[in-house]
Amino acid sequence: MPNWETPLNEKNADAGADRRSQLRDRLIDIAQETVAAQGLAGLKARDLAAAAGCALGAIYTAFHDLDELILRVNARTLARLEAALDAAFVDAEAEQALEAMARAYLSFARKEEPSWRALFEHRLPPGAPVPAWYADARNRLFGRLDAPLAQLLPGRDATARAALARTLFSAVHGVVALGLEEKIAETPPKLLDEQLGVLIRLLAAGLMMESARLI
Amino acid sequence: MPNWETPLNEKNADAGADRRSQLRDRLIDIAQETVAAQGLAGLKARDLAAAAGCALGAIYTAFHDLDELILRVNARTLARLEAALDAAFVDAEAEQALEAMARAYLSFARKEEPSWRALFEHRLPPGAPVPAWYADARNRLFGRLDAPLAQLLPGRDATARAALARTLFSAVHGVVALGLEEKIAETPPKLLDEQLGVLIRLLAAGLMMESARLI
DNA sequence: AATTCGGCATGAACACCGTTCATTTTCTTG
DNA sequence: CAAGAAAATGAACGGTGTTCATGCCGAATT
Repeated sequence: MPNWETPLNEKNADAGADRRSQLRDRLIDIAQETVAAQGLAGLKARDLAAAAGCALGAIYTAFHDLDELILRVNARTLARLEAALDAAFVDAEAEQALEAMARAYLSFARKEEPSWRALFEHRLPPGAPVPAWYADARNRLFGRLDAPLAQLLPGRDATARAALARTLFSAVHGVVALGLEEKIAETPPKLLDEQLGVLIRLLAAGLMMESARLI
Repeated sequence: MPNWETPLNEKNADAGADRRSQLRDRLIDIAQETVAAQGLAGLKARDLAAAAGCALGAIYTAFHDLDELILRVNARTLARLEAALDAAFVDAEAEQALEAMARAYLSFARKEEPSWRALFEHRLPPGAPVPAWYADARNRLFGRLDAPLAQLLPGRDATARAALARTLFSAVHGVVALGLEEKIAETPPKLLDEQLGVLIRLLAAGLMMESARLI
């Protein structure tokens, strides 16, 4: 039954681990597509096994939990989000770079809304610690804001910049998250674009003032 | 069996509707306590029925869904949040009023974290429209910011102020939400307090500039 | 006052979920 | 080639929200 693409010339030592890692990747691929199309709630163990052509129990030989699988899917979403932010990064004025990244964040959230929502909807069971590799991926996001902030506030040290980056990112996220919530007759796209512009303008003005104060 | 506090002198016409509304209130009370203690995930139909001393099916004579019950619980949380914001409202300088309300929001989220989280964690099934009474309660929240904004930006009309209020609220919400997420070794309370202060200072500075530009 | 009747509370049953584990199958190894 | 180890399998388990045939109770009628 598990006749999928038998690796003919693979009689090497640990073929089992290889097949397992193949299964892992395949499951992550399918789960990613499912989440992208139907959101976190659409991810069911039985459907996943059927789509992967493996047994239900096989999922649990590749992952300890569905939670672990979801974290892997979310890690890929984070990577795509990072790439989108990097692509939007313009090396020009700091304020323009910040605005470009904010708009890229909104654009990504719109284009991949179910996957993006999954980043924040998913909660692991109480008491379970967030894996370090996932927390790292999350924190890497904020780092994207560091360069523009360093340009705007040369006097600040790295830790202060990191905190500020987190704050600005959170503020933008809040506007995007509440703006995209219940899009039925709530915050039409154009208005949300404007709101984001207003936020950036206000924050940038505040940053300018801050920078002037410190010089 | 349903011997709970039989209303002796109530031989009025429609005693059935009265009993049903009593049950409704009781279920909301208990659900509210459960959500406050254990979060949305801790709300189970069977436990709820047991705690209310009614049959499992009785829940569905009082509410169509558990979703409907959750919306009622969330509406009460929104009311408490409104009260907390009103209590923090100081009639002094607009900037101080905005900061006081932002801090009140953070304080409420900390003090009633599971209930507050439930406001944003809960999603009703796709296609189900948000009841008008709930959307109203949500939008009333933003209205709390209108008075300070009117003071800061006298030139703006009401709809522009409403949009701005929503934006500012969303930004504060974002900082609070991401700040309280995974509090394990992440954003210690003092740092979060500072972050919120920074956000308010930046936004207020931007608003001052905006106001100066329009005069 | 006895009897019928309508409507509502009841909780066993249903459909579905994530997860487990005895069993079977497969592969490696002596 | 046989014997053993390792891994995949899917029926079964415990849990979820929701339903619905049943029986009960109270009100209306004769």
